[in-house]
Amino acid sequence: MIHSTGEEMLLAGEKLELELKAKLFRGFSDTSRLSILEALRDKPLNVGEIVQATGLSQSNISNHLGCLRDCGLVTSEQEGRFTYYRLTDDRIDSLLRVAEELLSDVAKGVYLCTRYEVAKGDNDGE
Amino acid sequence: MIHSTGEEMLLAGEKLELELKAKLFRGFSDTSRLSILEALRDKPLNVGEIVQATGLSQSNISNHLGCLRDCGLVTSEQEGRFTYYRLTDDRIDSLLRVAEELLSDVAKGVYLCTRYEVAKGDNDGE
DNA sequence: TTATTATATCATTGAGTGCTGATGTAATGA
DNA sequence: TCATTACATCAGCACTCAATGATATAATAA
Repeated sequence: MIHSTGEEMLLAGEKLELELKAKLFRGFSDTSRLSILEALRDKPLNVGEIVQATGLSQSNISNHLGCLRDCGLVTSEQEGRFTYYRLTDDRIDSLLRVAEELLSDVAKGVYLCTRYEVAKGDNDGE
Repeated sequence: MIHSTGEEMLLAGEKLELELKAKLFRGFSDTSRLSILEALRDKPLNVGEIVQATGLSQSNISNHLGCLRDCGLVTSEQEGRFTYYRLTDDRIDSLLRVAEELLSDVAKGVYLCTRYEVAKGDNDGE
């Protein structure tokens, strides 16, 4: 069987959507980006405030913010010499909420998963 | 200001939850794993059927399935010499659905985001 | 038993990517 | 003007991790 029905092969559009979806999730799959998004759930913040909230370095945050902005997850707005960032869409909050619900049940499995270690962040050291 | 109020520092539990959440999203952030999860949305499949559905190699799929199982996103069940995999929770489907909705609006941004290229999968070649 | 099918595991390799430190730039204040 | 603040950008390093190919295991068939 070399080609069979073709039913199971992905169409070009489906493949593209798959890649977009993976890229979207990748925005949430890093502790630094995730902590930025979490910080912005409450209210818009400027970069300095995000530094305060996360404990990450300024350049690191700027890099991640650039990615999150490119990916359409956050938008920026100049105010004097401050740049305020906010989540672009309420469904980002929804996504995080569903993830939290899911996590509350499969947390044990995720906790035990050692195949892909999460990068050890410096989020509580100073 | 060296320590300030402490209000903005993450508690240990919050940090752990952050890492778990990032790890959860990481399960969805790879095109191979995502296509496996997508294939399982309809119905349980054995490994051979997943190979058919995704076009990925057997060892690659087995590796990803091991990760997804460890992370609690899929469960396996032996039937003779076949191993059937299924999604563990309906909220995985919900998460994918919310992501699709979100994507339909921010797709342009995600598409243009070139900071983190998604791994080019061999999903339509043979 | 031996052969075959179905799946899992492992080492290796190569590409991706997060973090830092330095520098650039733009806005405000003195 | 010069200094300072707020943020962005970039190069380089170190680490992670996805994919492959080979091998191992387990179940069935002959």
